[in-house]
Amino acid sequence: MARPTIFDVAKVAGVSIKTVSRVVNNEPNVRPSTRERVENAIAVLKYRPDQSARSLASRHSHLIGLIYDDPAAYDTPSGGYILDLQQGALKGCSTGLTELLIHPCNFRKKKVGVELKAFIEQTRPAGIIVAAPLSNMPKIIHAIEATGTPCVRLSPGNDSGKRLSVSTNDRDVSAEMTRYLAGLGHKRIAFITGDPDHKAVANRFLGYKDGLKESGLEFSESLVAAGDNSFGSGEACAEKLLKGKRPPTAIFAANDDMAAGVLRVANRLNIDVPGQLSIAGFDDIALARQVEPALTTVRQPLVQMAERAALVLGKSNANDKDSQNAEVIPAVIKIRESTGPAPH
Amino acid sequence: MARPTIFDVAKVAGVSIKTVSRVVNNEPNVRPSTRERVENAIAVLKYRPDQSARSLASRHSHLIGLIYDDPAAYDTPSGGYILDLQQGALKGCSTGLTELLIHPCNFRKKKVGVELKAFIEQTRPAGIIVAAPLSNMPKIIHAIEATGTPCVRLSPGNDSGKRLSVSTNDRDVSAEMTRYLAGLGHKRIAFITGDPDHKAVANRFLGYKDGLKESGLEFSESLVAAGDNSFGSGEACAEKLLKGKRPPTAIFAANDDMAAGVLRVANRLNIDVPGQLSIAGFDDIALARQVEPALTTVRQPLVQMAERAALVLGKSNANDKDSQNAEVIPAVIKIRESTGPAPH
DNA sequence: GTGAAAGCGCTAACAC
DNA sequence: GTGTTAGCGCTTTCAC
Repeated sequence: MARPTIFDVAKVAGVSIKTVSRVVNNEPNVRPSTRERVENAIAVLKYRPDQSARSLASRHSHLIGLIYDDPAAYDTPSGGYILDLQQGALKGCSTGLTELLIHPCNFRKKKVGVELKAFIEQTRPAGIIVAAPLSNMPKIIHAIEATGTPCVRLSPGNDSGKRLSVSTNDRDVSAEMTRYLAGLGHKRIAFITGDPDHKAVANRFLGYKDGLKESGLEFSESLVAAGDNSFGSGEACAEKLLKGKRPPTAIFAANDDMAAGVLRVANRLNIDVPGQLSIAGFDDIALARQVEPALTTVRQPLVQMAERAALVLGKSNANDKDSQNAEVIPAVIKIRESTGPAPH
Repeated sequence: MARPTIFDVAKVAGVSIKTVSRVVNNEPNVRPSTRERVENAIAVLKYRPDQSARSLASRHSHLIGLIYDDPAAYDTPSGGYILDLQQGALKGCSTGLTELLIHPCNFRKKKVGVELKAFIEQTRPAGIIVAAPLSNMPKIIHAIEATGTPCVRLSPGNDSGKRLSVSTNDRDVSAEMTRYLAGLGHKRIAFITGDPDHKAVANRFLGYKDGLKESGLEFSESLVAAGDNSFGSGEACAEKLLKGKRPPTAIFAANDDMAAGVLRVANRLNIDVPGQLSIAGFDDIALARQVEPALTTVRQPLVQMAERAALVLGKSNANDKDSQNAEVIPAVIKIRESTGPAPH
């Protein structure tokens, strides 16, 4: 009646517990016929290895920790980012037979490092996925590395050599978006920068500059406004940009929440979108499709990125050299209704 | 250099490991002076109990599993519900020294039960929090109960006696909202029902009927439309309701996503809100504050509900009789801009 | 290919 | 109040 253990399986299959262990862990050196006997016994007894025992003996669990900036610490605009992150990680976990532990953390606190270490040392996860912008913060990364736990960084902003990471081509695709806008005839293309703590987002600004240059357009500080990734900051920047003496005919925001803020302001100001003003965002969160007109944006492959990360960590050889260190999954431009030809 | 174990602490403190264990677990029968010595040793060595070892010996982990309907299985509108759920559970966990495992599951699948059992048996969580609508599905609840793991249901819809649950007063507060609308002079108040699988949501419909009766208004089938909790279904129901021969002057939707859908349709149809049409929702997700005009809605205390659940499970005595079985945390009406006096 | 024995770091049951 | 002794169910190491 009690839950079957590895001993019960061994007895039924007529082998030693070590052989059962080999079968369960897909290790080599088991004769196919033996393997089959063991698998039958497992099926008959409905045996499931106890993860606690496994973790204790092997010194790491089958848990993967997902760490991201705590939305409760500030005013969370849409949450789409986090949900995508989780969805991807969950997908990777289910393929890899691991479970997902979520651990938002507030990097603004002094003790984050200590708190993070406590989390990792107590749960001993098989690996950690760190989302941006935490992925580009030394104090976070160092705290994780101090525990010796494998870690994959998402969009760390710069490919610092040997650490594992999964990113998208923020800079290139931002340049592409800018060229697309220029191709529509826009001469005055503004940019709203995002959270300065977020390096990958900063790369989008660099891409914007690249795109301008490639399109033969001059960069001008007067066409740049500093946001912080929030809807509200998008509104504020839009007001500033649109009420200037020579307003832009297109605004490219470093993320969708801010782009949605711009749209809201345009509506309030009775500016036709995309007739008088084109608006482009970045991320393709659910909100981008819910506003009207739907936002032209860059589809960031966040779900796939997180999935890859979980998959890499799920393999026990996450520390090995075999896997590529810094993976890049390209983003794609989604043209919807908020962009159009420049007005005369 | 290796991580300190309970033996190291015992040696430094000059006591047995059992005493260290007592201190760590806040058990009684330790002299204050001894306790202090042990605590010092713990601090000096930076000792942290290994949860795997604890779990193995005590037969349950310090993990809490949060189970909810998989948003990836259908078109997720806002995600606000899930984020609130997680935020509350996380809050309860941090107080109780447990960590949160998330496990969305798709109840539409035949094998959910088996899959759920596998999840629980492998991770041996200290407790499970089941969100609605899974919390009112027998096959889900039975699968969990079969594992013997303590479980708190969120908004199960009916207080089925002895099981642990945390709910809100869906029915009463819906009646209150209906009375509020009637008090504004509305005679034709329509209702959009939600996901039929979701019992707590069904209670809102009952509350609507109660409110009608209490306000001396006649219930009419022609003023009811069947949605499924999604934004899109809200739009469809609104079209149906608004394009009828005698359209309502107020629409009360069983959740905010549908209410937002109604608002979208009203905008498209150039119907002034709240001048010509009042709209009320339920849940108070972030979206309710982001749309324009901001939605009058019912603030469901989801964060607190999930927090309570995690707290109850975090205490080892979750199975004891001492704690109240079915807790109710009342919801509150939030009047914003989408409701107003009935037109003539 | 397979197995025996020795832990992993803790809690539980009971002795003192 | 405190300590002793067995496990919990696995993986590891190493022998065969």
